[in-house]
Amino acid sequence: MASTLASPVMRIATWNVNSLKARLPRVEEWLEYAQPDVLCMQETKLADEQFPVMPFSALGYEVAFHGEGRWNGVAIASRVGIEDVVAGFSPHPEPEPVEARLMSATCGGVRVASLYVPNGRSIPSEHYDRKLEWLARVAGWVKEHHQPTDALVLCGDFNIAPEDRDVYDPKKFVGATHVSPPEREALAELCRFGLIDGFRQLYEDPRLFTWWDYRAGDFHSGRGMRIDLMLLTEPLAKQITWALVDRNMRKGPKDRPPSDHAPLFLDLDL
DNA sequence: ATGGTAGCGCTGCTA
Repeated sequence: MASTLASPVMRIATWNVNSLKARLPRVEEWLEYAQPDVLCMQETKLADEQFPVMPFSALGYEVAFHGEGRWNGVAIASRVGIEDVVAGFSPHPEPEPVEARLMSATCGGVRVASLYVPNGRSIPSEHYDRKLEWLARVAGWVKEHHQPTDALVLCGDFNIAPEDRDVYDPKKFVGATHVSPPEREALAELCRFGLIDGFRQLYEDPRLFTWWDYRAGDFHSGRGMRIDLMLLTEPLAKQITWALVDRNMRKGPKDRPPSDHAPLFLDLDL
């Protein structure tokens, strides 16, 4: 309803909240001061009937959510409308159960997807194989339903560090997931379609991380990875005016604990 | 080399 009076800038954000139930106070706090128009969330860890619609509504956001309960779960909150919501890869039933890792909707004229790529755990493993299969399915889904000239943005926790400058110490990741050539090739496939890493387009520096392990004081020691990405088609990427990882959200007291991911947002001058 | 923490939910799994 705000769309007719909206400023020409659209602020789109992505945040792996690591349980929306546990993180709701921080998400509300962040919406109030960061004022994103669209927020894609991952790892909500909520069944659909548990989703806290009211707190978002009170802040002026409509929500669409796709959860399964204990694990995974993605959602989109928007104050510029949310239409044509699709949970998963297709509006049609899947032949077998599929984890809740993808949903898409049109918000203020932009097709927005919220993705939570499987972690992969280790190499080799069945989990890693499933990660690569899921990424291949994403590429197929992008090509089947979209054109490079569309206004499309994929937001989410990709669980891939695109380059060595996106991890704190490449030597520590030899043979590990998140940096392997097949995973990075899956990202490259999306880029060949015409998607652009919006944050990296603005900032060239290494160590611009979005995730830090909870353990061993990794955040305060600067041991992180840049694995939360926003991939935009060229017409949108050309409109980016600035972008930020809000590391303040990675800090917090025990009674209002942080996610292990910080929110990432960018502004589009549409 | 290992373990370190957090969330869910109650035992161990996932990250």
